Amino acid sequence: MSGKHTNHPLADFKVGIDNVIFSVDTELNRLLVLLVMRHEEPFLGQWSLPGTLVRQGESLETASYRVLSEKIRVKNLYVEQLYSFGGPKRDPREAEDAYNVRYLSVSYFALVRYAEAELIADGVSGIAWYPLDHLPDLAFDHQEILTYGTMRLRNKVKYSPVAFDVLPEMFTLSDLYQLYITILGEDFSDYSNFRTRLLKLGFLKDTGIKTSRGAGRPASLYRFDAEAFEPLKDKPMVFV
Amino acid sequence: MSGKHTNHPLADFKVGIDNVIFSVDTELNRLLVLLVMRHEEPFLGQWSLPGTLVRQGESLETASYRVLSEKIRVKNLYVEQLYSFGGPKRDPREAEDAYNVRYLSVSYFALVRYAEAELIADGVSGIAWYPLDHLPDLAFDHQEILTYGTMRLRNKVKYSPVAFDVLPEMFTLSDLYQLYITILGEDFSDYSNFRTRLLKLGFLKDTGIKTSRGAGRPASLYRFDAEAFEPLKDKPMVFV
DNA sequence: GCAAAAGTGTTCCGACTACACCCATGC
DNA sequence: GCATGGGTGTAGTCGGAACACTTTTGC
Repeated sequence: MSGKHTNHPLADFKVGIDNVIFSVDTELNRLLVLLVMRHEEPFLGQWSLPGTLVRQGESLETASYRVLSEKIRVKNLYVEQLYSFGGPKRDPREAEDAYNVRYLSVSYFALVRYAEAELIADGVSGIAWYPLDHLPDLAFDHQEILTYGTMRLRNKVKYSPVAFDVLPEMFTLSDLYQLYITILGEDFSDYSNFRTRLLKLGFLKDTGIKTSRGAGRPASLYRFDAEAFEPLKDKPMVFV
Repeated sequence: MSGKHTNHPLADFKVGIDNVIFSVDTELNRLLVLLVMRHEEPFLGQWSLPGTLVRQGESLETASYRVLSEKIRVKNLYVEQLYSFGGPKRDPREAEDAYNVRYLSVSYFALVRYAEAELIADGVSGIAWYPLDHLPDLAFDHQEILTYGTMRLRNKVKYSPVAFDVLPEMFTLSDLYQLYITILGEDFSDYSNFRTRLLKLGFLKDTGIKTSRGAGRPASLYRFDAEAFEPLKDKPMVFV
């Protein structure tokens, strides 16, 4: 950001943040993203990622958290910055705006637990979990942002224990297996090898509690043991 | 980026881009980053990452490329977006500025070949490669950005063939090995295993040309074969 | 010849694959 | 009983780690 004195005028920006908030419905094995209905122009009445414009004195992270907490109440939460989209013409307000202001969006990637995430319905506002394979048309370039977020999710899930931020606190090993299938698609390790590998890593604690879902032998509920994971944190690790 | 009508005033931004441009001196086995001397306030006379403010109608990528091409002439080039830093108080101009403008920096990560990169000395302007382990004080929060870039470099180098964007077009296998050592530190695979693994992957072509550097048996020069790598592109791969 | 650097080969062992098989439940 | 899903075991194979050894140069 040096910037020589030139006669090229600088662009003026408003900065927005957009959250790509993922969750998983363990019952139906569906990957979900949180969308909100827009109540103003542009794109009035269209679905979009929950976002906001950054206020004076507010950091990007704070802004991201502000929208998120306006929309849902969560107990656990994983957040990281995703990508910045800032090309000209990405927001129709640019054209309308007399001052020729640009709009840059810093996107954030978040994971929450479906069962624990309580949507805040503040009156009329549309807000809903949408399965990734049945999305409506999205406002702005939010489809692109979402695509980028999905890529990140698929990558993260392979090498870091983020799966446990979307699963309920206690889960069966087939819940975990199904989760990987819903995120990554059918073809990776078979169940019994997946199972053995994950257990050998040593950070899944068997609670002893059994759960029965219809027919079949009841499954043990496991819990992610953060302390046991701690020493492995920086080691490369493959969950797939 | 929805944004209800509130009485919270929005922040106005200038957007800058900052490039973290890495290279490697194969002779001396040093990891280098490109720095430029600032010729204006703030931080006049201090070293900083080469950056600029985004102009009207200009995309982020274009701005990033603009500064880069003002500073060096390169043949090859690897670029990707790194991270966005946009908190309040990260730029002293904020305080001085009557309009209370914020400065957000989108950083870009780039790799170039040292031998082929020709620095453009436009008169007085200080510009230099600095070894990562002998850095001067940097302007703004550029130290933080650089640290983030270094992290990215270390990660990328393990899983993607970016090493060949910093090495000369033809290189010996110990050049490659040394490169990994300078980037990652001493302790990974031993040379002979590293060698066998890399060759087995099949995208390193022996040119047949031998090169002798002082004592010892002359080494074969290899070349990265992009076509042979193509089919492996999306497969997970470990270079360490 | 000797040191230095490049390059090859070999042995060992752990991990991953692909199964076959056993267990506990609902109906 | 049998279907259904959970859970265990094993034999074969592949690949990495460690290290000994050979080759070709400079001096």
